[in-house]
Amino acid sequence: MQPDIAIVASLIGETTRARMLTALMGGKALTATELAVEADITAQTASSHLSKLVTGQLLIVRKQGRHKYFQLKGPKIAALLETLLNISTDIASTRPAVTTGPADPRLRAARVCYDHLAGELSVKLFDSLIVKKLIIQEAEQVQLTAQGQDFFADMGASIAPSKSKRPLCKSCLDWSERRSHLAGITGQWILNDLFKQGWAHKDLDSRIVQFSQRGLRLFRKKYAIEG
Amino acid sequence: MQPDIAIVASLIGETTRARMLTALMGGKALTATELAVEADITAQTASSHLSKLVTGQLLIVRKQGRHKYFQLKGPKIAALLETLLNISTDIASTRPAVTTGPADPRLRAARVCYDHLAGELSVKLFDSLIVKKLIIQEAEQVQLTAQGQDFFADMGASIAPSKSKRPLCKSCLDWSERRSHLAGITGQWILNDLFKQGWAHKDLDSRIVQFSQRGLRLFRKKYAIEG
DNA sequence: TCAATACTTCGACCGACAGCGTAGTATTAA
DNA sequence: TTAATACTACGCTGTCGGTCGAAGTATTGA
Repeated sequence: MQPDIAIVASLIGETTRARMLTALMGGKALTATELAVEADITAQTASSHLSKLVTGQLLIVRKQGRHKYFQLKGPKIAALLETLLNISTDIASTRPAVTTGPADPRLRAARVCYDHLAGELSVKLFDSLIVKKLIIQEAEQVQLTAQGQDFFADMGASIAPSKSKRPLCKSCLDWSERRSHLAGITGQWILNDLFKQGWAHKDLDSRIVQFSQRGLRLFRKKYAIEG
Repeated sequence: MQPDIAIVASLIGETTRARMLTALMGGKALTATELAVEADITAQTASSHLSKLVTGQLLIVRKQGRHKYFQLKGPKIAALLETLLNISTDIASTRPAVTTGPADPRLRAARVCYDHLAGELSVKLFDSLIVKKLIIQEAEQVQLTAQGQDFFADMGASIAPSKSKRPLCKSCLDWSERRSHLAGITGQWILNDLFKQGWAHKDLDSRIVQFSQRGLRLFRKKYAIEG
C-alpha cells in the first residue's frame, strides 16, 4: 500500500555503498573499478553492490567497451543524498565531538557538490551575489533577479527556465561552512564555466576543486568576491 | 572527514524502523506501545529500535508518567522522509508492477503528510489556489502572492515569514496522486484550521483525514474547489 | 590467436543484528 | 501494599548480507 522507504534507505545505509554514492556526487560517471578503489573493496564486491544500486534505481549505467560507467540516476537522487549529508552533519556536530578533526583544507576551500561548487569560496560567492542583487533569498527559496538574468545572459550562459522541472536557483546548505551556497541550474553553469575557462580543475580522486592563481583572481573579479 | 550518510540511512533502512517513522509522519507523538503495534513487533524489540532512533537523533522523546512519547525530531527529518517517500514511489511505479493494489480509498482521498494535507483533495486545493492566484508556482518553488497573503490574513492566519527558516509555501509531491500539493507553514495552517473548524478529524490509527459532509462542503466553498 | 583487462557468477565464510523470552525497574491505580 | 501497566536490560538464536577467492565471460589490443 505504501511505497517502501526502507528499500531505498537500506541501499544507502551501508557504509561501502554510501561511499560509492558519495563519490558519485561529484557528478562524473565512474567505472566499477574506480568505485571499488574508492570504497576500498575488491572488484567482485563492488560489482555486487553496483548491481544492487542499479536495480534499486539509484544509479544508471552506461556500457562503453569493456568499461561500465556508473552515475547517479538523476537530480532527485542527488538531492536526497545532499539532504542526508546535511542532516548527518547536523547530527555529527551535536554529538560528543569525537572526530571533528580538521578536514582537508583544500576540500574546505572549494569542492564539487554533485554538479555545483561548494566550500568556503562558494559561500563567499553566494554572499556576493546577494549583495550585488543578482539573486534574492527568501526563507529557503532563492531566485534570480532581472539583473541577475542579464548578468548571466551577458556571459553567454544559457540558463533557460522551464526547460526542466529543475529550479534555476536553489540554496544548498554547505556541510563544512554550515551556510548556504548556490545550487540549481545556475550553480551548475558557474561550475562548468569555471572548468571551461581553465580557472580550475577537478582532482581526479576527490571532490576538490583546485584553482590556479590566475583562475582564482579572475573568478574573484568576475563575481566581485572580496579577497 | 566526511559525515557518515550511512548511519542515518541505515537507521531508516530497516523495515520495522521505517514503519515506525512513517507512522510518526502524521506529526503526532506516539507512545512506544502504539509504535510497537503499528510495526507489529513486541514491546522489547520496539524499545530497542526506538532507543536507536533517539540516539541517532531522528526522534525526540518526551516522558510523561509511565509513557514515553516519541516524535520526529524536526521538519528536516520529516522533509527527508518525504523525499524518500517520493523517490520510493517513483521507483515502485517504474518497476514491474507487482503490487500496485488499490490503496484504501479514504487514504487516497485525504490524509496527513507530516503536518499538512495530502491526497486527492489536497491536489485539488493546490490547483484552486493557483487558479485564484493566491500562490504562484515556478519550477519547484511556490510562493504566496500579495492576494494570497491577504486571503489568509483575513481568515486570521498568523503565518508570518522569517520567523523560522521554514518556507511559507513549499510544494510537496503527492505519492498517491503524483501531483503537487501544498506544504510549508501555510500548508500546516490549513490543516490545523480544518481540525479547529471541526470540518474533519484525524483517524487515530492511521493518517486518514475524515471529513464530515458539512465540513467537506464548507472546505470546498472556502477554497473554491469544484465539487 | 594469445594475452591482458574489465567485469560477473558462484560458493563459502562470518560478523552483525533483528527478534523474542525472561526478568527486571518505574509509575499508576485500587 | 498489591496489582497492573509501560518500558528496559540481558542473553540467546536464527537469519540476512557483506566479503572475498576462484573460476568464468566479454572486450580490447598486439
